[in-house]
Amino acid sequence: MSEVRTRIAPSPTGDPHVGTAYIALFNMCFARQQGGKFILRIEDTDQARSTPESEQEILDSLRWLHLDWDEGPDKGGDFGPYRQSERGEIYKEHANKLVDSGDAFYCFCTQERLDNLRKEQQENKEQPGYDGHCQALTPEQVKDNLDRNVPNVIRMHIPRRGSCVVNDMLRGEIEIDWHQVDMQILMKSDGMPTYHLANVVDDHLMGITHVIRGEEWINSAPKHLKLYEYFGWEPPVLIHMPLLRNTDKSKLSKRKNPTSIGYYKKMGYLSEAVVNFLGLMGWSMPSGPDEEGEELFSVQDMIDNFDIQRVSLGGPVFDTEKLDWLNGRYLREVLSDEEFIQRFGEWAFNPETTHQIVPLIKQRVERFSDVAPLAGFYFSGMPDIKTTDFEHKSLSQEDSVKILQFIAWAVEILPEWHRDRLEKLLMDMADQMDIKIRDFLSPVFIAIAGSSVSTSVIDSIAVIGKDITRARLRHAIGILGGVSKKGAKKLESEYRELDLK
RNA sequence: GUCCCCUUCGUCUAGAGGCCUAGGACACCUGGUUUUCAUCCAGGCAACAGGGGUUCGAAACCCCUAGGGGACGCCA
Repeated sequence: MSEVRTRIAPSPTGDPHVGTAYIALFNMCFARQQGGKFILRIEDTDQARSTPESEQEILDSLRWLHLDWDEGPDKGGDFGPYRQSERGEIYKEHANKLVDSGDAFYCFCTQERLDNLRKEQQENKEQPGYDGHCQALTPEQVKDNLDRNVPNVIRMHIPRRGSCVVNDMLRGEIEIDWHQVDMQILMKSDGMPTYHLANVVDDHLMGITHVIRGEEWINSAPKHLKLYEYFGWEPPVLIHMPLLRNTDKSKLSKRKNPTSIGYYKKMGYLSEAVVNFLGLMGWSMPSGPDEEGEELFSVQDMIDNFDIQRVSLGGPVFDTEKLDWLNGRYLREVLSDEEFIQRFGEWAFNPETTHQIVPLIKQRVERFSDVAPLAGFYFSGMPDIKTTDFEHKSLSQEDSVKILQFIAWAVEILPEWHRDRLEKLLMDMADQMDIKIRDFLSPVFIAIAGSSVSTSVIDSIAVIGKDITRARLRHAIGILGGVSKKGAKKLESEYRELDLK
């Protein structure tokens, strides 16, 4: 059999996610253990949501974790380009091939018609899906529409009867009825392919032999297998990993958990510990005859002992308590004093943040000994705060929660993380909530700096960054008793009333 | 709602029909070491979702039920 090739295919539409790193780790271990190659491909076919910044951050994060790839947009390879937005012609060509062979068809249905159709189907409790309307079009009608530049998409044909057997290396045979599968859009009206087409075409063209991905893809596997069949290609081996979970067992989400890799870096975790912890999710070192498998292991150890069959299928809860313990072991058992000094220095005193912090504290100190108390919160985890710290002459506890929650939401969609942008946002918000900025910022000081005596809170937010800001706001809201489900609804509608720019 | 996946201590997991009186780790509790604390060491608490089969024998294999999760987009 030819060389094993696996890939990680992140979509640059947000913060680098630990789930991406998780899947990357298993792809990398499998490839390395098999003596194969591990490829990075950027799936940026969603033009509305993909950003170059996000791509950069994802690459940086994966690099930080040493999940190194052999081919990718940054280092090239024989199967490029490795960014889907640069492969437009390839997809077009392949989609056309399917149209010509009769395995796909043009669809001219409007968004409105599809929305109504879906609504109707849901009301009638039918399986939502395309009704095949445009399949009935004659070649002449299609040509006519095309000539008149009617907006269109290309959809794949799906058998109406029978079922598809998906063979998963870990789960065995999974049978899914074809009538559960929609006539998937392959090419969007903007000329870009959907995930399903791009993924299949690229995996084939890039020689991917094993697709290791999240469990959420099981249900669309029939579409993918059908595409391989239409093209006359041999499908890769499919392996669906369990999904990382929140404490309540739902799919890991940033609303309930810090999911950004950047958060763990900024909180002062070692990349080795983070990767090690990820390796403990659904996998374990084999035990010897008289000893249990060691839980502290390097990526190389993991590769040396890797066996994909050892993956357990129950969705692991991403509970960082064990990560804390593991990180502590790395710090005190694995790192020498010299290494500790170096690694700590790199973390705390990198020129970028130091240059931002010094001007803020310089004007407020009289001795160097004043620096640590004043700047400590920049480097700390969550501030040690109590409900009473938020007591304020004109703000109730509910007001404080509201302010913090609104900021948390607003900050989420901020296009750029810059002090002036933040300032404008907070000023705007205070103004619209009809609260004096001075009062408005009071709970923010406590949440971010742990004290009302501190450097400018807006500058502080700018320095500590989105990940830590988000975490501290969440932490403070938690201290204040949190937001109930009902309360959240009310807050959300109030929040939507605000006109924030 | 329909389909699919999953199910061992609170959490991460070991377990490939007899080695299971179910093992380890985190967390928690107790004790020891330490001027304190942390570390470290010793000990403790704590689970096979339920019910039916198959078998001499089931945590493991099969079926049903329940619970959890996921998917049902011109998102990936």
